[in-house]
Amino acid sequence: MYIKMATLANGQADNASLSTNGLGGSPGSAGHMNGLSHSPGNPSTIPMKDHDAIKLFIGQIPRNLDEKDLKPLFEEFGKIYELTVLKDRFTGMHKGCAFLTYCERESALKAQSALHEQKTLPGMNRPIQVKPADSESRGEDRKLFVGMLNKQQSEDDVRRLFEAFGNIEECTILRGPDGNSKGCAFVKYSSHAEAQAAINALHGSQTMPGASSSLVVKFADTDKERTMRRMQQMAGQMGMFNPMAIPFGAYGAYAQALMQQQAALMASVAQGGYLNPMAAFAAAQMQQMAALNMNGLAAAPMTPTSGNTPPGITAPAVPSIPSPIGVNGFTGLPPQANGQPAAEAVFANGIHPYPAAYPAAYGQISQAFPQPPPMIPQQQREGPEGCNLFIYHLPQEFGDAELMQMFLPFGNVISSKVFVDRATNQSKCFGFVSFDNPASAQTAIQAMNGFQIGMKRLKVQLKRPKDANRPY
DNA sequence: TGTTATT
Repeated sequence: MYIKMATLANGQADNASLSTNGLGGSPGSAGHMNGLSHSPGNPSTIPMKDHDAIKLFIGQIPRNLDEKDLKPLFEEFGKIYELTVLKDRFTGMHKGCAFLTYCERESALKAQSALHEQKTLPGMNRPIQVKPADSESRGEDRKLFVGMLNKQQSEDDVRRLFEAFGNIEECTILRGPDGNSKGCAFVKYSSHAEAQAAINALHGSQTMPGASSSLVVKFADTDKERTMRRMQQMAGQMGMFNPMAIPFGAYGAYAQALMQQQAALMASVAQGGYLNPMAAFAAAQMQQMAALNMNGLAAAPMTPTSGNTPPGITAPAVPSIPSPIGVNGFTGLPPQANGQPAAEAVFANGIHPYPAAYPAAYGQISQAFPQPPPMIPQQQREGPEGCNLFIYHLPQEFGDAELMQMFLPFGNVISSKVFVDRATNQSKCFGFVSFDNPASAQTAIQAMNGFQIGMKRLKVQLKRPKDANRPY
């Protein structure tokens, strides 16, 4: 349809551009009259555009070209109603693209077919883009996001994969600045039904060579979703991702509520005889401490905040978990900590290492929680070199949160990630923890490497840098 | 040994 219309429009272009100003292309007649019977004799000096005019997006424009430079290039396809180079809102910097509206729909179609991907402007390494602006598509319900592509696959490859399900209006591989595929693409069909058919047939249908999971085919993010995504990324960069790490910040009350909640959970679970992962861990920790005759001081990574605070309880000690978790009758407390008010075990980083250390948690947990701020999912973040740990032989039950809990006592954990098998959702029993400084990482290694949990001993090492290929 | 990426 597009091609046919464009062809017809081409034939009419001279005539049309001379004789009409949009009146011939009124909505009612546009469907079948396009290009065939522009009624002549309605000239106007006021710039007017067709009601069905198309706003075009023009991409890959050299940044040294402004509106007046671009005008001649596009004018040859028809009378221009509006041409605006996109500029950065704050810096005013040329963004390398523009919006262009012709007075007539036909001019836009003609320009698109003549120019889109057809030539490359000086200084650009990719061809010019001329296509209807996203704002024109009205609802992104025909556009698909395609993920888990092979990075070698081209636009044509993707087209071939999708063409059986409908008319593809647009197909774009997402690429980084270097031009390398990001392994995903957008495919836009003429209709929602076509897009849906492609999803039904292709999503999960195959796994591309080199991809870590099967093909993803879904509707592309809406503007709103895209905005949300951006906000999340920003929040992550600003370090707002983890309420536990900022107990005295804006979310202090919420963090504390979380801790109380968790403490309550642990208490009730312990009473029920089932050990949640943290309780199990705590039990194992105590057992180990007993075996090594640690008194909680030797490896203490952090110092008390004040002189009258009891000397550092070694990180993972959990003084006040109610105690069916004791192993072999060992109830848990190093001598120095035994009998001390647990709530005073505040560490240098301001974090109570374990929520169970809050006496307040027992008995008055049911008070209303403050309105929680929206929980922003933690994004994986690598710390600087020397701050990232690789941890192997984690208990099967450990998730990101438990992993973080386990390492929080050694410093500021900026990220924790347990790898999960995508098919089964089972932990692969290894993960990463990142601190914001190397000393915390070293302390954590000293304290936790070889640490026994159940039948296994944790392996805690610096994460292998990306370039180093050899295993340990 | 940081997996999935949204013009």
